[in-house]
Amino acid sequence: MSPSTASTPERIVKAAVKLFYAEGIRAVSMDAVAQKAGVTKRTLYYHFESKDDLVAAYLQTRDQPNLAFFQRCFAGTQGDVADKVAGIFRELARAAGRPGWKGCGFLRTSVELVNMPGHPAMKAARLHKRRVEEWLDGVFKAAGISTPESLARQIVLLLDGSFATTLLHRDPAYMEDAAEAALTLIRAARPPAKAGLKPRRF
Amino acid sequence: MSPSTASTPERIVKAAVKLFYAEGIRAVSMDAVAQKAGVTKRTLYYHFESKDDLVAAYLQTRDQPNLAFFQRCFAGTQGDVADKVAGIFRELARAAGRPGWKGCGFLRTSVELVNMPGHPAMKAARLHKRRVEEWLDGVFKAAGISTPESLARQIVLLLDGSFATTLLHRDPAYMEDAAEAALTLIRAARPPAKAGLKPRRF
DNA sequence: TTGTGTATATTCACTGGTCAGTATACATGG
DNA sequence: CCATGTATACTGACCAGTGAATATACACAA
Repeated sequence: MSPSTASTPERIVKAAVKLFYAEGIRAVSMDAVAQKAGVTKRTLYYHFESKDDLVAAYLQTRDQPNLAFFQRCFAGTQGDVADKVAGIFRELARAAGRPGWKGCGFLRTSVELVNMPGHPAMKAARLHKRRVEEWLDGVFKAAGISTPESLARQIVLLLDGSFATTLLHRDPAYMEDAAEAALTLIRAARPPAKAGLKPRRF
Repeated sequence: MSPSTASTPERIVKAAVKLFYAEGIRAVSMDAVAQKAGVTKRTLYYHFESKDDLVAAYLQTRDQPNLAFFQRCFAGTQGDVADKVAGIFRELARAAGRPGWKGCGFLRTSVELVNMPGHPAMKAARLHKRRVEEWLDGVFKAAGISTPESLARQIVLLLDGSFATTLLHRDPAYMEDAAEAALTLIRAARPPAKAGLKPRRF
């Protein structure tokens, strides 16, 4: 775990993750990555075929941790499914207030590579978003909601929208609106439940 | 209106709009803009101080037409406010299916300039989104909805989310989910209306 | 009418810098 | 001696912005 034990490729990817997320793909040169990783550019090119390759590695590295973050927010919030999903947006609002926050790296990368739909990083971005959507779908299915796929897509729209809008205005308040919207949408999608006294807590 | 009568600055901005929207800011060189406008680069720099200047002009040019597009979709759809707003997403879905569609130029530009919050193009992007939000706010106020500002922000989130998600997956189906979500959110925000027989048509 | 000045508009050729990627050589361990 | 890995120094392309000169147009004086 200590930096000295990390292998060279690991250190390179770590440097790439930090720089690409903080400044964007095109804004970061391979020289900059090499320097941040404490390696020569030649060494970098020994371990990664091209910049595109490294960009793909950047997103692939972030896929699991980002999904895990959502899941942690969900699990860590009290209440029913709606509250728990709203909790994701509330945590996102907190994160968006912190200095280094720059929105969603997957979305931002996909914008920079918009004319390269076959780029491995684009595929990684689509895969990540689909994984989030599928996780939400599972959550809603488990909660007995009648239209889980559609609801999952609606929540994904709110997620991506709050990333984009919050990044533009640099105002986490939009995340709170997204939380409210999520609550409304999920409550509206309640199952034709056997009208219990209270919505079941999940 | 014929190309020959357009002034040189007009032709330059038109070329910039096409190229910047189609390929992004950083991907388009000033040489490319000059060539597309049928002008020397030196002429281009005679009329625009810098690339940043031209990028700002690009977004300022698109502000009014884009808003007008939303308003046209709204006005052109039958039904109550909810239906009319949903009509925007339906029209957007049609547009997203067309070949040259590349999402929202304001959002994409703001992503490319994420580390230059004071950039004039960033200001133009924020202004545009705020104008859309304020227009929606007015629409909801006029419809007697009780929480117009909050609802307007929620719809903006769905708009930006559907731009981002549809661009990533290149699948206009997400726009339809956004339309559904908008319907749900607006209907849920109904006024504590004096329970008329039918929701008033606006 | 003609000449001259001045502001606008345009051109060609160039600079200084950046960047992705490479040629070549050197080291080190099995 | 060969595979793996690292370093120095380079190439070729691109790109934002510029220098210097030129063309056009109109104003106004002789």
